[in-house]
Amino acid sequence: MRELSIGEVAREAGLSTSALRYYERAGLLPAPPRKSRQRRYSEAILGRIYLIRLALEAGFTIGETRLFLSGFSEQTPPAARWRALAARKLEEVNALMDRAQRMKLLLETSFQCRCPRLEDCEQFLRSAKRRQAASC
Amino acid sequence: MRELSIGEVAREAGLSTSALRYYERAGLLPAPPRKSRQRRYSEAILGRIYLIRLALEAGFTIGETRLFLSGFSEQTPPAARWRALAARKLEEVNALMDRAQRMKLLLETSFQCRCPRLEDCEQFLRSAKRRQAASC
DNA sequence: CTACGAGTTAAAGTGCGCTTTAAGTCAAGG
DNA sequence: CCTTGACTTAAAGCGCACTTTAACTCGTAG
Repeated sequence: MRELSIGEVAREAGLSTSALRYYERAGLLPAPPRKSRQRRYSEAILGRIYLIRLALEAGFTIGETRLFLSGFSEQTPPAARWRALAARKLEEVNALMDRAQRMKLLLETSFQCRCPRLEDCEQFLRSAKRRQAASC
Repeated sequence: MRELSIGEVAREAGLSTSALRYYERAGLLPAPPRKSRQRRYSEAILGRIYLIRLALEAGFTIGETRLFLSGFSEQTPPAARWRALAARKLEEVNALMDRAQRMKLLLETSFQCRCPRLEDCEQFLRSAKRRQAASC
């Protein structure tokens, strides 16, 4: 397997080198072996980075992503913690989708509004409140 | 109409007084008249605050929310800018929903995975990639 | 030998949406 | 008169996910 420098990994993964070092410090990436102080990665690291980006872009924090990864690289106790996190996070993601939905509605309804001040637009406030009630 | 102190407004709106002052500095709230240096709001401010929270909770930044509000309290030029913002923001919100969807899938698929390392789970990576392709 | 480019570190900086702090102002009540 | 409590300000602090900076260590090419 080809050995990659941090710059090569960064290029392939579409990240900056500083982000990779940051992930390492944060415990998301293993500290790879060095050749005269410089990190040498195996190509396998790209899979892990892909997973990290997937989690981060999906809205996980660094700490949650660490747990997410550890939930699968260790055996029993992390898996349980991971399940707890996943369940909690699933609720969060539902809230996020509600929010996005509300925002969409906000945008679309306001597009139709011709009132001088939106806060006086009955139609708008009605639909905003309807949505909010549904999500609370 | 009843006059409200900043503390009363905060209580009614469910915000902190510091947040209200912050909104004022940020141009989201008008600077209200003072009675011996202290802000006196009319109840009408609550409608505006409701609108601000709606926008912020929906994911608008402070600057976007300012534009959102000004798009309706002024006449012609802000409305046009607001429409541009709204269109752009609608794309963002679609991306957000995709992200939330991916995250949901991430959580649900990983629940089923029994692999020691998730990054080696073919099934997981396949479904993650399928989703990603759909959104990119 | 020198210069270059890529890598290294610890520490400080960034932007956002607030919060906290420190030091002061003011009206009402005892 | 003095205290209490709600308000005022400017400025600093916070958490997150990084980025930037400054000073350095290498291996390689000319």
